[in-house]
This record gives sequence, structure tokens and C-alpha cells, in this order.
Amino acid sequence: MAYWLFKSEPECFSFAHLMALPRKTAGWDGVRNFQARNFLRDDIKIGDGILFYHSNGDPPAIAGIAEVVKEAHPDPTAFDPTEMHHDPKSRPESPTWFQVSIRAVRPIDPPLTLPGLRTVPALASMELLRKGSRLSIQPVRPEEWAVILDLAGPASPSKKR
DNA sequence: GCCAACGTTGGC
DNA sequence: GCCAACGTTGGC
Repeated sequence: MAYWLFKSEPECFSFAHLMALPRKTAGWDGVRNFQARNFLRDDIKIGDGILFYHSNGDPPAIAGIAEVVKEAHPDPTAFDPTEMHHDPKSRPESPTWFQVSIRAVRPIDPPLTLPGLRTVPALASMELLRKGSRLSIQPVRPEEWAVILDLAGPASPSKKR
């Protein structure tokens, strides 16, 4: 059991989009960075926990929690010439790019904003908070995961009011 | 829109 | 294999 942070631009694909899908499940396609690809292909396992992060948001924030429901399989968007992330060098018989499938577990509301996370001493060494951090798939340490779930509060607190 | 911090490409 | 040029990411 490991933990990860996945970045997405909310205008492109937000946590709400994931929640609205059948079975709240989507293939995490479009990753075109080798370091992130290696995590997807080699290290991310069924049941792993995912922090769903909105980059380029206002403010950027962790917006939800998801889990891995299917391990590495070829990213079909790489084979499709009509796709923005089409890569002719990736062949179905020897794929370059991989995806995993994830399912939404629950939103974090209010989201945990980047400026807010920066004020938490226990998260000081998080990859996300490192200056110049651009990796779109990042490992999250178990102790960081625990702190963030604590900050996120109980699921659906609004129902108790 | 700016720009720092990368990753990638390609000439040599 | 080096490294300059270029492209991209993403916070601000």
C-alpha cells in the first residue's frame, strides 16, 4: 500500500468530473513524462491512495481522494492521431505510455490549498511543496498522507449539520 | 502575462 | 556524451 499525488488542471479534468463518471472511475491518460510514466507503469498498485490535486487553480489545491482500481495498462490516447497527446512512436505492440485507472473516494471540501499546506510543518518536505516541483505523479509518504487526511477532516461533514 | 525550473531535442 | 536552444509546467 502506497500513496500518490496526481496533478490535473481542473479546467481539463477536475475531481468533480471524476465523481460524475459512471462508477466514478477513469483511466489516468495523457501522462507524457518518463519519470511519471515509470511510477504509473512500475510502482502504482491496486488499492493505493491518491491525492487529487488541481494545478493552475485559484488557488491550487488538493480537491479529493481517490484509489487505484486498475494497474498499468497502455494509454490508448497515445495511439490515436486525433488525440492531443498522440505519440506515433508509441506502438500498440510496444507501448511507450501507460495509464492506471482510478476511482473517486470522496471530495475534500473545502479543498486543501497550496498556501495552506505550506503552513503545515509536518508537510515541509513534501514533493509538492518543493520549489520548482513539476512532476505530475508524485509519491506521498505515509506520514504525509496521514497528516493530509487529518486536515481533510471526516467525510461529508455537512450532512451532520 | 511573467518567469523559474525543469525536461527534451539535436548539433557536434 | 556534452550542452545550448527550445518547449512545457505551473505558481504567482
